[in-house]
Parts: sequence; C-alpha cells; structure tokens
Amino acid sequence: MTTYTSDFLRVLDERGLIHQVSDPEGLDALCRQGTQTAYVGYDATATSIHIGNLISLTMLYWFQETGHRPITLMGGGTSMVGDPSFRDDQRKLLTVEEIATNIESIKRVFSRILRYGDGPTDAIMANNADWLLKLNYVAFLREVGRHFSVNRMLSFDSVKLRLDREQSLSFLEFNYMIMQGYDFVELNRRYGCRLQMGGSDQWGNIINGVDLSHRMGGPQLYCLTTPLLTTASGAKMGKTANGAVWLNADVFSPYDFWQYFRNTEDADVGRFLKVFTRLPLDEIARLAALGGSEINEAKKVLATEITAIVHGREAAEAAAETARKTFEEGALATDLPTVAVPRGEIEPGLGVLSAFVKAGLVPSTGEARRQVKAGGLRVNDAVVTDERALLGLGDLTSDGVVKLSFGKKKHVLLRPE
RNA sequence: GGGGGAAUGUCCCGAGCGGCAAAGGGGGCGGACUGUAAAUCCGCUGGCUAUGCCUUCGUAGGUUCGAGUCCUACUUCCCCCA
Repeated sequence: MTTYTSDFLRVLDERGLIHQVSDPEGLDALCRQGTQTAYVGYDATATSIHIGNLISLTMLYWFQETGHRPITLMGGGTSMVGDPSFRDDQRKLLTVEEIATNIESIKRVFSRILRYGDGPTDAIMANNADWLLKLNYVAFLREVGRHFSVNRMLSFDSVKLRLDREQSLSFLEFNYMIMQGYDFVELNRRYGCRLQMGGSDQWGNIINGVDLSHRMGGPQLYCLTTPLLTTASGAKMGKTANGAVWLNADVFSPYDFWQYFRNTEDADVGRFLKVFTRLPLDEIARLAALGGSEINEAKKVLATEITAIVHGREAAEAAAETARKTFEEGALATDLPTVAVPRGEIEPGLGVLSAFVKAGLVPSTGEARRQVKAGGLRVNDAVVTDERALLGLGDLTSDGVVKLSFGKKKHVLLRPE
C-alpha cells in the first residue's frame, strides 16, 4: 500500500508518521466517508507528557485538520494498573490522588494542539476511569475476559522482554492489555470511534481491542501506529541528562525545549521537520537540503516551530532570541533560566560547588567537583579552577546576576533577592 | 513434590581467593576538534560539613577483628527429575 486517497492518511504518509496500519485499504476508504472518530490514550503516570507522546498528538491534530473528530483518552482507570509493555520492571503503583493531579496537569497541553468543543469535529476529552472503575469483576470476566487467550497474550513482544529478563509480571499488570482492549470497544459504543492510534509499542495492545470488537460482535475497528522516533545515531529520542523532554513548561522550560531541538543532528533535520512541524513539505525539503553550517538555520526553524506548537509562538520567539544573544553575540541574555538565591546566602560568600548544585546544573557537589577538574564549569564565562572559590556580591554583573555555565550549552542565572 | 543454579555499583550488561567504593564494557556527562551537528581522541561516571566519615552487591538474620564473597530463612527467576 503506497498511495492513499483519503486526506488524512495521505498527510500522515507524506510526513512519515505511519509505521503500521491494520487494514490500510479499509481505513483509507473509511476516512473518505465523512467525519470519523479516532482516539489516542495517554497514561497519567507523570505530571506531563513528553515528546514521544507529541507524535501521536500530532496525528490527532492532522486528523482534526482533515475533517475528523479526535478523542484524547486520559488513562484515569488504566493508570491504576500500569502498562507493562516493553518494560523490564514493574511500575510503582500510583495513588488515586497522584493520578488525578497528573491528569489535570497533562490536559493543559492538549488544548494548545487540539480544538475542543461540541461541534462535529471538535475534540473530546474522555477518561477511562468513567467506565473501568465501575466494572463488576465477575461480570467483566464473563463478558470480556472469555475472549482473551492467555496463550496468545503471552506471545506478544510487549511482554517478552519481561519474561526473557526473568522478571515477574504480576497479574495486575497482565490485565492492562485487556483493559485497553475494552476501552476501544467502549469508545466505539459511546462515540462511534473506529480508529485507535499510538506509538509502535502499542500495536499489540491496540490489536487486542480490534480483536475484541470482532469477538463481541462489534464493528470493524482499525489500528494505526507511528514509528518509534530515534535519532540518526540510534539513540531513543527525548532523553537528556536530566530525564525526559517534557511538554509542560513547569517541568521543562520552553528555553530548554527549544535548545533540545536546536541540537538536532544534521541527518535528522528533515525528518523531524516533517514529523513535528506543520510547515509545507516543499519548504521542508528546501530547509533540509541546506548544506554545511547553513543547516543551522534549518535547526533554528525546527526548534522555533515545535516550541511554538507546544508553548505558543511568543515563548518560542523568546527562546530563540535568548539563544541568539547567548550563543551568537556571547552577550548576557537576562531571560536565561534564572534561579533565585536569598541575599543572605551570597553575602557571606557562597561556595562555587554548592552554587552550581543550587542552580540545578549538577546533581551533587561531588559531580560539581569532578566537573571543575574537567574544566566544565564557568562563572560569568570564566572557567572555574578552584573548587573552594566563593561567590560573593562582587561577582554580580551589571544586571545584578551571576551567570553559571555547565559545559558549552547549559546556562543558569543566579539572582540574589 | 525432589534436585541443581542465578540475583552485583537505583541506566544496562558483567567480573569479583573473606580486607572492596568493588575489574571491564555499553550508555551518559565534561574537554579538544567543529557549525550549539555527526565522527574521532582524552577525562570523568556512589554521597557528604572530605587527608576523614556515611551508604551500596535481591530481602532478613547469623558466623567473623572484618562479608559482595561463608551459613540459615525468605522473595523472584532459570534448568533437570517426577
């Protein structure tokens, strides 16, 4: 299947967002028959979703753009269990309160990307806690559980890792795929949802839902997954020294977010532009073709466009400007990430090592000490050579801050107050 | 049901005669070179109020001056027999 005739699948295909489709012809035909409904499920296991999730969210965006109705499903119920897919250990169990907090926090990003409301193609926010938590155990087993074969469940790649690693897979977690399968059927009943999308690691879970619908006498459902994004040198995307690249500004600043994409490898620029931004394909082709150091221009466009989608145009421009001042002019950009320090701590002299820890640039004074030896720390652009040096009010620049740098790229301003 | 084996540095894999903060990789971070890229080379890769102190080898006890290393029980997993 190489040529799609529906707007939706054509766009996804052109942008390299399709990894696998359960029935390409069938889905293509369906998408041409007026407004359809599709969903993506999001775990509530953290206070924010990350760039891995941004891809599926982008698919929902294109789904809506091409005249359909997207559903974002919050895993209020499934997060009580935890998805064991491709994990080598059990997740820690979340409390009901943690899940509720996470959902509230996660929701904020969705409304930037999708248009919610009551219109025919307005997005719907659903929560599987609404039906999963009410289920009666035995009734559920008889109605749904009987359609699942344990033999088959054990054959899924998603649990292989766990089994091969000789780690226990609890019955609790084993139920996850059943719940997710049931979600699909339930969303079909409630909203006529016919398609579930997700990352390629969700294929098994989604297919279970497609299967379950069959067995329960429901309509034909479809599954579409995106490729797992890796960088050209093979690393998984979205990991930094400090953890994942989150979409919520309070856990991962727009500036850091912009920087993350600014540092994209040359070989990835074209692909990332297609996957993450909404720029026209001919414009992307032009940018990706830039050679040598000119490709840096394309990286800036990439960074600004994605940041604008997630954090808004204004925040994106600000991040770009801060970066320009810092890296291209070598000037002090006053809106670099800033950490406030009580005046009382600086006045008597604050140890350089603990200053870097306070700024969040290094995790411990031990690490700071090592970095001094390696020449990786700088105060106001001067390399720190003495680990016992003290920072005082005399180190404040004319802007009243101290600029701390870790490596060439990470900068934080310390502001006494 | 019986017998044998495994679990190591809270990223992963993996050595480890009773003196061990524990070999070696991978990954990650920093430096050099560059273009805030890749590749390459070099260094680092438990914590701290630091010539010392504290916490780490599945969990809990025990033997010992001293235990990752020996003993006992437990947990999880693998293999063989039934």
